[in-house]
Amino acid sequence: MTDRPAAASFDDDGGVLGGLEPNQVRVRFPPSPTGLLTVGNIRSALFNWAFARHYGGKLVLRIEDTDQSRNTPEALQYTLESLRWLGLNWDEGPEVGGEFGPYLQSERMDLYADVVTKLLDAGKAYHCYCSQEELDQRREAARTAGQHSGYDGHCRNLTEEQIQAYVDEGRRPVVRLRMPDRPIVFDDLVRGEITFLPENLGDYVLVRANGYPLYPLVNPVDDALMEITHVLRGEDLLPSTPRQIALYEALAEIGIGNGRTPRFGHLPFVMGEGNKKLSKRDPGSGLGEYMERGFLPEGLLNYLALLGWSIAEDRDVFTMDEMIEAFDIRKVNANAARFDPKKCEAINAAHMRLLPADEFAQRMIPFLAKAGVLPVEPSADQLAVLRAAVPLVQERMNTLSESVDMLGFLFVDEAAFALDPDAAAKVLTGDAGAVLEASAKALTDVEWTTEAIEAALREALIDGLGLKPKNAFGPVRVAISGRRISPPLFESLELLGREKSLHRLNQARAE
RNA sequence: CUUGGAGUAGCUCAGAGGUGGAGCACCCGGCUCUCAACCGGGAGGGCGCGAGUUCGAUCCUCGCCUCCAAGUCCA
Repeated sequence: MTDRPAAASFDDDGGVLGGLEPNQVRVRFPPSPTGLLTVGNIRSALFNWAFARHYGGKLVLRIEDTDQSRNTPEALQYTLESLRWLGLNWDEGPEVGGEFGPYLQSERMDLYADVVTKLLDAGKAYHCYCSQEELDQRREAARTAGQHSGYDGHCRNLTEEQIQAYVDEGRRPVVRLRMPDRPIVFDDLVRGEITFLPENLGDYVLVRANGYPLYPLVNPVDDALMEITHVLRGEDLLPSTPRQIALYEALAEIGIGNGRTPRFGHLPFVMGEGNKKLSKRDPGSGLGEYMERGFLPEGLLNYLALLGWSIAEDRDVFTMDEMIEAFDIRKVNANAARFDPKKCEAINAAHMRLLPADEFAQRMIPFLAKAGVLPVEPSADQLAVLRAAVPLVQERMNTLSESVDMLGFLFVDEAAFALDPDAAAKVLTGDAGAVLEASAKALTDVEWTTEAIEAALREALIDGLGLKPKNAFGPVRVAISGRRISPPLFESLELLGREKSLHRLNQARAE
């Protein structure tokens, strides 16, 4: 993971910065460690990261683990590892530190309690004694009457006596924010001006009756305390933005944070199959699958960047450095984006071809090792073969895991070598035996170079047996690689070596 | 139901008031020892629907439809 250059020009920030210096930009990525990172999460992280790097600002990683029942330490660790694998480095947060810590919300409970007390004292928030049943009833009534079903303000202005009566009943109150009685308007960085009318903004709960602080409280409080300047997040949070802005304003009035409301930008949804928001449980949504299949981080990120953004009209393959340079939140499309596995793979394939040969070889090793084709630390000879094979396969693979099928035959023991039954059934038929026999004979004494091998086989099979190239080389390919699809044949033979090649030709004849 | 968001080729995205574009995917051809890569060609939408403004609208206005999200003591 390397730091990217903060190369960018700010000639025209189009008001995105809102008067800040570029390097004052502070954005955050706030995952809750409830499980695997999804491609949707990663897209959000990527856009925040690109935004911060573009301006030379800071990316804060904050862990939203207030709901302990859903968190696990493993999930947190997994989240951090995933971000590292992707190369989305953070400037402040777990394992990195920073002056606005702690960065785990579970370690900030005292702060929240303090804020709530101040909000209550200042009259910005109040206790609500309504029971769940009462709320449900009134909400249902409002809904059937065709009205907004938010909180109706029942406990907004209770008298001392009423409060005492509730307390005497043994009721435990929640804390609600007193929403202002005026429209809340904000200029979304992706969608432009958005207005919410007060009648649709009920006072919402900040703290549960059991004293537990909720997301609508802790998220804005931390953003304020951490002096976040821009909030880029999923569109699903758009409806809650006016409430956060109201909280922000209340915090500013009681002197919490720097008094500055961040700018918001709501990123389009990432949809899965059938136009539904991609959920954690959908196949193809978890990062783990992409890691296992051998996607390159740069390939995955490149594709994810395309979900709502484009670097140029006629271009879709680019590096992260290029993205940083070009990223402009105002150019993010507001339409929901559909995750297309095919295009994701195609973009990844393009990055595969961009890799320097040595690095390509290095990146294949873990996959070959996992499949038992190579040891975790290959020998010098094995490495040499692997490197020599790179030019043969680099253009034929879309993901690193394909290296197992593509190159396995070069490394596997003769005892463990086996023909793909389907390939054998289709290709090793009829006069294949004669082809293999003639091939073995032709290769027995030939100089062991690609050119000489090719010449010898052409002479023996095309000229000698009068076969079409396809029928001549097909059986040889299956015999030595075990598959119908392999790297180029003559190069493969050279890499395999004479001894193994002859052995496999003879073995195949016997079958 | 209420509020908010969105509706341009199969998918992702551009586009500008004046006869709709790219990439991926797809099809065909070339190259070739297979599969790719690469090169060349092709098919595919009239811009959700209906009005209005305009000489002219996919782009402006209004209404509608559809999809998505939010609404809760989840995040």
